[in-house]
Amino acid sequence: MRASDKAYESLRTDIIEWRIAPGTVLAEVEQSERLGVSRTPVREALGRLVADGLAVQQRGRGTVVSEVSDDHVEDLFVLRVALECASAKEAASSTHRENFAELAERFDAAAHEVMSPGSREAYYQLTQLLDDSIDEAANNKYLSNALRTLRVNLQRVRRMAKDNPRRLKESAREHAAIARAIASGNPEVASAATTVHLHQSLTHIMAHSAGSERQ
Amino acid sequence: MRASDKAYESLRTDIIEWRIAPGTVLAEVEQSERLGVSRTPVREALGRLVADGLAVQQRGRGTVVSEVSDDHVEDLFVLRVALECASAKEAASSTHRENFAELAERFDAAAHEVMSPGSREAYYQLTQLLDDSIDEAANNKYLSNALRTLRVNLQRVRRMAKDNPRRLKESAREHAAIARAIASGNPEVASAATTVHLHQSLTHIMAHSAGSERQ
DNA sequence: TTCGCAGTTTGTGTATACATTGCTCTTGCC
DNA sequence: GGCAAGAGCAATGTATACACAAACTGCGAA
Repeated sequence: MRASDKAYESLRTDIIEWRIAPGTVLAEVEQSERLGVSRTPVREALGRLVADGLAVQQRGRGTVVSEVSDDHVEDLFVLRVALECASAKEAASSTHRENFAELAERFDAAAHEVMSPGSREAYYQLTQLLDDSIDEAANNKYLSNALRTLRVNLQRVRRMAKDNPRRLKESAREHAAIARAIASGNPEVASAATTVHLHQSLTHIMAHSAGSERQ
Repeated sequence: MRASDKAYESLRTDIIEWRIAPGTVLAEVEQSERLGVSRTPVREALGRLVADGLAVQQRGRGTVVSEVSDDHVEDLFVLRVALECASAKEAASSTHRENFAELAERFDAAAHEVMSPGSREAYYQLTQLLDDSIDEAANNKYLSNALRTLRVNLQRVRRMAKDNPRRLKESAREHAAIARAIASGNPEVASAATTVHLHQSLTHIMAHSAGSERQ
């Protein structure tokens, strides 16, 4: 593994997991010493973080970790709705929709079982499997690329919302609806189901964000 | 101006203007000699080109200029429809819509005058002014960022289509419809008008691409 | 003649030294 | 006492040297 990849992965994870707070200045020499690599790979890593939108370059001060506020979350979800609806539409129009019926059943099952901490992790993997399946069925590298960048930012926001069992069951039902719409080859319904799910998800996040203010 | 910015601008322009053909290998030493800077800024420039999707990194061979085919154009327009419709919706929902009525009138005027080469350039500036106005009214940095990356790729594709006066007049009428919908604060119509315009635009590009094959 | 191995060469990955820019602190003048 | 200008310092920007990996070519053997 290249040193620049190592530095990028390390910094990205630290930012997403909130181990590095927004507003923190990422000095090149400091990070190179901390990560045990020279400045060159660190520079490349910082450049990729800026491209991802996780950091911004300020003249003279270096690169600082970008801020996350409620406004940003709403903006992020506007983009998310646009991209995921388009992706769901494309997937529902494609010919590779074999496994979406099974995915719908698995989400139905998840909606009926109790959510223990262990099964919660399994549920997150299931949602990622659906995302990946939609991505693959949509078969559009530009769309995939935009979604990949978006999801990096989403992971950081997700930490603002505490998922409770009740919300997870709702989420499972919404995901099942999306998978079923794609399986039946109905782009409009797939898009609508995605819109509903993301609206509920945003509402949930904003409610918890308003309740606990800033983390 | 930094040497890395200079290298990036130079390479990006060359790729967009088709002075560097798809498939060309961008060797670091070769480009550093050509551009008169050292390898370090060139490396950074190449990284940004990869992030833009204008080049891809291949293990062992270095970075090569990415290919552009009809399939890619269709994929690009799927993303474009999603992003520009979302942007138009947001703009139509915003409160900063003062200058869209005037923009609509200017597009109406453009649709009625003859398109000389000089006024064609002015027309392109007018379309960019509309894009920028929508961007500003939408006021969403994530959306703006995704659109910025998209438009870099679009500029390269635009070279595949020869705009004729007839198409430009149609385009002007379609743009006027978008501007009017935003001015009247109607998100649904703004989105629909954008969809119509982009569909016509893609149809025009594909017709010319199929007629003249590859450039 | 073809296949395989080894050597050379070219190119990327990393480290470090040097240049330059911007910021801050201090000192002097108003 | 406050403001401005200059000097010093620290951090980024750039260049170059070195290391390593991969690909290509040439030679030899089957």
